[in-house]
Amino acid sequence: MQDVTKMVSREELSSLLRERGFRITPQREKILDIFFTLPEGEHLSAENLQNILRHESSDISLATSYRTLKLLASLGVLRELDFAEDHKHYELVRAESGVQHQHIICVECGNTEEFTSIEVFEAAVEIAAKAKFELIDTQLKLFGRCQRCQAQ
Amino acid sequence: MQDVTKMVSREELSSLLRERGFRITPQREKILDIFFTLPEGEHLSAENLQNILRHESSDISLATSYRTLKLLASLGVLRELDFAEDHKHYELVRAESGVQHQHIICVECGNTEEFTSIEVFEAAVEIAAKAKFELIDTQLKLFGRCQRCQAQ
DNA sequence: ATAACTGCAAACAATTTGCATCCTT
DNA sequence: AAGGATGCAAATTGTTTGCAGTTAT
Repeated sequence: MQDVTKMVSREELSSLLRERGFRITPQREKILDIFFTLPEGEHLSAENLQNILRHESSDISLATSYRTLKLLASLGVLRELDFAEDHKHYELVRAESGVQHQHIICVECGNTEEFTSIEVFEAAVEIAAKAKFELIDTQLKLFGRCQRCQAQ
Repeated sequence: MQDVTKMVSREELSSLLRERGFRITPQREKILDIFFTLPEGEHLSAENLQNILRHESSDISLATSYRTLKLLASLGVLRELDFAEDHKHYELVRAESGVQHQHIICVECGNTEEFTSIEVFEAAVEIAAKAKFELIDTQLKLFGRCQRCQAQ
């Protein structure tokens, strides 16, 4: 099951890359693999990714990680997220549909939870149409204080 | 009209600061003033702010600008926004209500437009309640390609 | 063979911080 | 007077880039 997912995506990746004259390298495959074996909803920063790679003794340079993350994001394979922090996070784009999950973030402890909302997505589609934008991604962030932090 | 708004906010600022043991300094007042005289919906980065200050020959150091922006944001006076860029933007929080305006951003030319959506805000309130979060701010970003960029 | 890709280290840009001095309270 | 605030410059952090050597096509 997981393997099937991976294979499909591997193929997709290959064609996506080839189409635009990019090459398929072990580094790029490895990094994609990591995102595929990640629990749904998890997102990684460049540094998170480096740590995982280090653990698996896959030595990919930080520069290549950054370049690959940017490349995969530009291909629409990864979604680039930024929370209130100082660095970006990336996660796999799973749905074709466009109904991506969104994040609710505790400003105090920094924890995030995910949710999806069809209403928000529908509102987004309508707003984009009105503004004559071709919608690519919808990112909703709710900032607040989680239950634990409210209780101090 | 504009003056009234300013006076109220000045007072609010004073009490907000005093309440928490912060001091009222000319720099802080000046920076708040700039945000008040900004057209609604405009947002400034630290560098934007520096440029405006320089124009008015108010010499406030960059460090103080950063410190003030962070402080005012933590007090809920400013809203901290981050687009896909590498630096943060700040804008005045005008409504008490919580129905803040949102942004639609062109990934190609970087231009942003604003909109408000009650549906999105209502969805946010509901989701936060379900997650038992105390909602502080709702930020929706729509990424897409604007009409001009679609036409190349 | 020929680009594209990688790794390294140096370069950058945005933001933060230590410290001496200054100014609200 | 006392402690927070400022300005300056140095330090950090996250990310990008130039370049020489490597590798996919």
